[in-house]
Amino acid sequence: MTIVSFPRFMSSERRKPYPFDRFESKWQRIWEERQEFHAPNPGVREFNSSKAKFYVLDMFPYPSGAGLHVGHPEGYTATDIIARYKRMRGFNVLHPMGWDAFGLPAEQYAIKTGQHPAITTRENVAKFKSQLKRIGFSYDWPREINTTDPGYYKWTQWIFLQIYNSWFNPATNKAEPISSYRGDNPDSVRLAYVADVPVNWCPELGTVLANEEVVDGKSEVGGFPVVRRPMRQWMLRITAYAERLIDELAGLDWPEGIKLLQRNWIGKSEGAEIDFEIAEREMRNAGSKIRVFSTRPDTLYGATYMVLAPEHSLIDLIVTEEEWPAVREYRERAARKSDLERTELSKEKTGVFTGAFAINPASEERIPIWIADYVLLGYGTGAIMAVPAHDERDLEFARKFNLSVREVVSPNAPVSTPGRSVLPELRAAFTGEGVAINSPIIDGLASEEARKKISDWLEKEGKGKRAINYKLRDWLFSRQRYWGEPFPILWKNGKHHALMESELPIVPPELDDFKPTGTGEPPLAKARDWIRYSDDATREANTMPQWAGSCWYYLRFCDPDNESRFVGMDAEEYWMGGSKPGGVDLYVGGTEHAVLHLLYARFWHKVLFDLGHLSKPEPFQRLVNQGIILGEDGQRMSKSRGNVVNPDDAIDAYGADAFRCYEMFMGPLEQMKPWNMRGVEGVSRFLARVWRLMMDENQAGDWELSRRIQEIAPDKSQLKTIHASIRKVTEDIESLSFNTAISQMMVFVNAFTNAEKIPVSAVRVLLILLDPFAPHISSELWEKLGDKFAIEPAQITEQPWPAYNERFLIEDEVDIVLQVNGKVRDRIRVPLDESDQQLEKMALANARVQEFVAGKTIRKAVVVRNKLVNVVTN
RNA sequence: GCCGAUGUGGCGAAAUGGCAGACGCAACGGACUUAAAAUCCGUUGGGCUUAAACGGCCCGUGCCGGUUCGAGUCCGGCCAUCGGCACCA
Repeated sequence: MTIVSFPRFMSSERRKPYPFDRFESKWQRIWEERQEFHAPNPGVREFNSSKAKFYVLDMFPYPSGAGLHVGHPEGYTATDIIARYKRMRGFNVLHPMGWDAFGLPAEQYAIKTGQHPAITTRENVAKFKSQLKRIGFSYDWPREINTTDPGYYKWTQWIFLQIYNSWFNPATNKAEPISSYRGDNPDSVRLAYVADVPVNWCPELGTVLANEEVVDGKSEVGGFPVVRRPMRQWMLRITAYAERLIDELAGLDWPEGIKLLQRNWIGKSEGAEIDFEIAEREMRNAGSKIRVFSTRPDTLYGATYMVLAPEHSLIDLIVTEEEWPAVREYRERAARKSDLERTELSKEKTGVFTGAFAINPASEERIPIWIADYVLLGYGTGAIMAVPAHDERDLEFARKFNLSVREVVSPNAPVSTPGRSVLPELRAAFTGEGVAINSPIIDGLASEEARKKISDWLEKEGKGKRAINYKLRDWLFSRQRYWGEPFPILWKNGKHHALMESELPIVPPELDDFKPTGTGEPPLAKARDWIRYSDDATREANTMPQWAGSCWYYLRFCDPDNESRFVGMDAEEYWMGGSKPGGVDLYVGGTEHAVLHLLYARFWHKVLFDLGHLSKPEPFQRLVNQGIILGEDGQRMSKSRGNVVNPDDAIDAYGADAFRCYEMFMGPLEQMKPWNMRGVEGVSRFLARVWRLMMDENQAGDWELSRRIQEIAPDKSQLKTIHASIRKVTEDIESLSFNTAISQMMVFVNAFTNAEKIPVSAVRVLLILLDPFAPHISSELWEKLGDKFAIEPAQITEQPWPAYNERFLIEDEVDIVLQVNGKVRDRIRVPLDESDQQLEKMALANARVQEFVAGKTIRKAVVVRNKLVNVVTN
């Protein structure tokens, strides 16, 4: 038996559904050469001041070595559609891109390979940029910025100096130059200050981290353990803005979920600060009091013991002789615990008695003072009044250590037997609102009233005052790393001083060994010549965190080459202007930055606004979070799962336009959704149908404009398709419902696919509608169309967006649904705007309706004009 | 535990309180082709009825209940999945 083998004609080389490979890079080149998408600034000759501005921004990427993944272009495609659409609608559109290139991953990689992070960064940026260009995004590339560029970070350092040289004036509720501060120690109020604080120290990364960078006791980057350790660090006084950061969310068009996330992160609580005297006479004479914060001052009578955080400074003063050994041991154990251990062990309450007592200012009872790590030094005053009857944690602790429990809030209405105790039956703490009991001053009052009255009483007696507390901590702003912006700060005789603006940028020294020292000393300290500034001054060796550069990049995009100012005033006023509180009109990015970048950037923006450098109090007016794209297996993409989709593969096989359209066609932008390569193919088939609608392949295998395209008027049903599509696509783009916009264009194409003659006006509309989504094929077909049917202007990008006419959407006849008791029984076709009476009559006369109402009494008929008639029987 | 989002065919999804499943994927059938690919046309939620076709009936948007002439959509209660926060006094 002979096996004959034939040459395999259809090899693995897939036939392209349409020749996108012949024109996609061509158009990308044309756009680049023409600087098609460069928006001139006010003051430049080409600037058209008659147009309104639209600033549409992506969260600029961190250029990692892995290159672009399919999640990046999801948001980028959405903003690109908006940018192209807005240009066609006559806006001056600012649509920039840049690189957030300082940060830990590049440095970790550099340490591993020995390659300088600057080189890695340059390579990664080049790769990202070429990948983005392949997708045909209409970025204003002349405005490209890179946070590691000295021309950029010069101004990051300058902004730090503005923050350093200001203080927050509570009287005006805004930042002011430090020179306006009348106190004798300006360093105590600066918005940037140095403090010895317990910080999140990550031994593996050799640096401290912000609270926001620590997830479940581990570093967000790398997942290494983080421990608490007191260190001297630069802090930014973001807490001064806590109130405004909450309040001013109100005017922003952000998803409510993200606003809530920020509000919860800032964590505002209203209550009172209450002072408890220490019971021992000698301590009282020393004037020692324990101050606590409580959101429930109405439960003051129920405070049967107190708890201090293990690190609380008063502990040394109050612990009795016999309790010292136990206290010391407990404190040491607590200090050794990492944050991770502290949360993991949180199930079981622990603590020790100090031997000391305090006086409850309301009941004047002697109550014991304990130490426990369920009280945190970092929140409130680091001490609490424990009300076990009305706080679950306190109750758990009281039960474990057999401390007394007194009920002071009754969930029920006021009872006629005051002072009654239901202690024996108390199972769980009642934490809700109720009525005060066992509390002489406030008995019988509803909790809210009780809070008011007891607060008044405390203030009158000088035993406390109303207070507001925030979970938000000041922002730990220094890092012991090499790859970040150096601080523009000098140290002289143990004091910090700002460098002159004229000395900026402060460029980090060239270092061969940029590894973390592991001791907490920054790597820059190894550059002895650089550190030494003069005989009596040294440079600050810490660097800024990754977030610094991204806190203001959206401002630099307005005026990226300005050498005399961080952003020119005219440029800022124009691009960040408008009638809303926020400057950027649309900001699209992932939800992972909800409490990091988006909070930090708002903070910096407000400082710069207060100091008169900016025209708006908020940076981002409208925020949209794109959903995560999952792997084909429905799981999160990760290297270890091996389900990572590389955009290059999809673009190679189906082209950039299909890739863009698929990213948008998958589902709603904000939704999490799985990738499916078959879906890309489907969208690619749609684009091929568009292609073949207008192009025929001749004998020689070349594509030429189809003879079906003719200068004729569309018929009535075609007009309806055209205008319905204009309306739907327009509305859907405005509401970012790109998936349904594409569906409508598919409907459009399906409707024309088999037409013998196709009006040229119809395909013109289609191409314009399609252009924001699939700009390459639209440009190519528009050009081909222009060869035969010339139109001015010749560029599709210069075409105005089409308008729809309601008139073409109205039909002479409509289908009316006939229901009996809500169930569809028939449909009839009637003239438009038939009267209710007539519709009812026709419904009742209908055979199908009669069949179902036979033998029943007709109660009524609900008529919805041009829609339906529902006949109701009993 | 608390807060938030989401639950609709085999899959991605669509639906101002008014014909559930547009559009696409997959599958199946047909046309074209020597054949295949590509393309074009058609069928495709489940069940019942019918010799078959046409037709018809019933059920169906996580579960239970409510409002309404009418509920995927509004209200109340549950369940599940995902995300965030988590001893925050």
